[in-house]
Amino acid sequence: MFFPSAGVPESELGLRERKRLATERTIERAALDLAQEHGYEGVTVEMICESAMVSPRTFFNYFGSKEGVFLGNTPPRPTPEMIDWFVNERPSTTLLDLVELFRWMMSTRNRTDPETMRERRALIHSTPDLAVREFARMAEAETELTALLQRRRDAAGIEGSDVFPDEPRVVVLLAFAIMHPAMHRWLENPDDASQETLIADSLSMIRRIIDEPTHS
Amino acid sequence: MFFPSAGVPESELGLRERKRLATERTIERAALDLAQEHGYEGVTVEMICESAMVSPRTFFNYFGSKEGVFLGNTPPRPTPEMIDWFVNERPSTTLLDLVELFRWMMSTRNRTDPETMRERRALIHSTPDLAVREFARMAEAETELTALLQRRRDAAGIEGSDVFPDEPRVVVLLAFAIMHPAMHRWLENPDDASQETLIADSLSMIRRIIDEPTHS
DNA sequence: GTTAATTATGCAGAGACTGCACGCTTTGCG
DNA sequence: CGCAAAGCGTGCAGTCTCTGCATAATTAAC
Repeated sequence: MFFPSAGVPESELGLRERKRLATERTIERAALDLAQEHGYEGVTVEMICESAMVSPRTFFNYFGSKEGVFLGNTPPRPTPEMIDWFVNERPSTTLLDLVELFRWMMSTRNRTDPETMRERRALIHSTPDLAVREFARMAEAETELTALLQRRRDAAGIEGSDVFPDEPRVVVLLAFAIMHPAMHRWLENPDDASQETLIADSLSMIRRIIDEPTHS
Repeated sequence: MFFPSAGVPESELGLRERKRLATERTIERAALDLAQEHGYEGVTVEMICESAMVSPRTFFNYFGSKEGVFLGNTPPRPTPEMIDWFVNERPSTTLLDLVELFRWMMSTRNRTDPETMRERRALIHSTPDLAVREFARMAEAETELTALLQRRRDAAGIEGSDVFPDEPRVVVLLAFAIMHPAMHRWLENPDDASQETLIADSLSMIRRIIDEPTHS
């Protein structure tokens, strides 16, 4: 299974697009630098704009909110073809497919360079306010995937749908639980092991936890 | 296992406390009514205050933020005794204890009457902005519980701590996945079955999903 | 009844964010 | 090249959430 990772090379972009990318990155850098110095709360949009030499209005045109510049632009939504593939072409064995889809949505985030990404993650995780927002984004993705699973289930005409009406959501939560340690370790040590291995480890760990003896 | 469910009966409260509760409820009602009419975005704090006949400053003294009045006050944190009990007195079998603790934190929310609670839930779920915040609260609870588990593990001196450094978080995610369908069904139909049964059902469903054949 | 703690309120102001209008740059096309 | 259309950057005015501070009123405690 292969999902494409991104679009047009930057070199063959129009002048307009290139300028846009440049100011976007300038603003991001200014924001990140200032936040590392003063903390998230200690930075105002005005400060960022002064440092990046753009007007506040322009800032909001680019990022929509103060948090936006720190969280990065929203991860790509699954394409219609992928949705179709996922809903119609697969057997009803859901969990690992979902993990796969999830992984794609998380990894193809954006075209920011790795160093900036790392700084950003550090900032987010050390700022409760931002961490909460990051989580909210995860929740959005979660909701979206839940809807997708529901559609697949409807398409396949699974029998017990009325007995376990919220099975899709649980599957998503589980997929998330599986992804979490794998992604975590992978971010810390990209060459440590293949993602497949990490996921397999994670899965066996979860099996062990679930099968733990249940002391009355 | 038994956790106390609430505090002092309202009748034997000082005048000051009773007044405070009264205005709190007045503001809540005003907010809820206005939001049902105009939607969350369509309501300003000023409108709520006018309707409840308090000053905006008082509103923020009570709820701290506009969302606060719609989400309800934060669920009670676990008491120090409970934390101690959880960290030190229990064997290392974690999952079901955690579910129990989780259930307590969710159920003892507040002393608002059920009808208001229902309206509030409806509003939250039909307002993306509020739904996100609700999720954020869950995330906070999750973080807190993760830290608790970590402490328990340190106290017990579990061996494989460095092999599975983020097992605590995964356990919390799993507990959450277990709680989710149970809580959902329980909110819809409180007398349908005991919470224990619901949780057992949920657990078996999760086992089934995890043990699903993994096609290639 | 006097003193101390709580509470309600007004006020001033910071800071995030939006709609609108205007001028400049890039683009596409003949 | 020249010209029109589209897109972009900007200033401005204004709304709204939220905070610190000072002050007056209320309740509690002795």
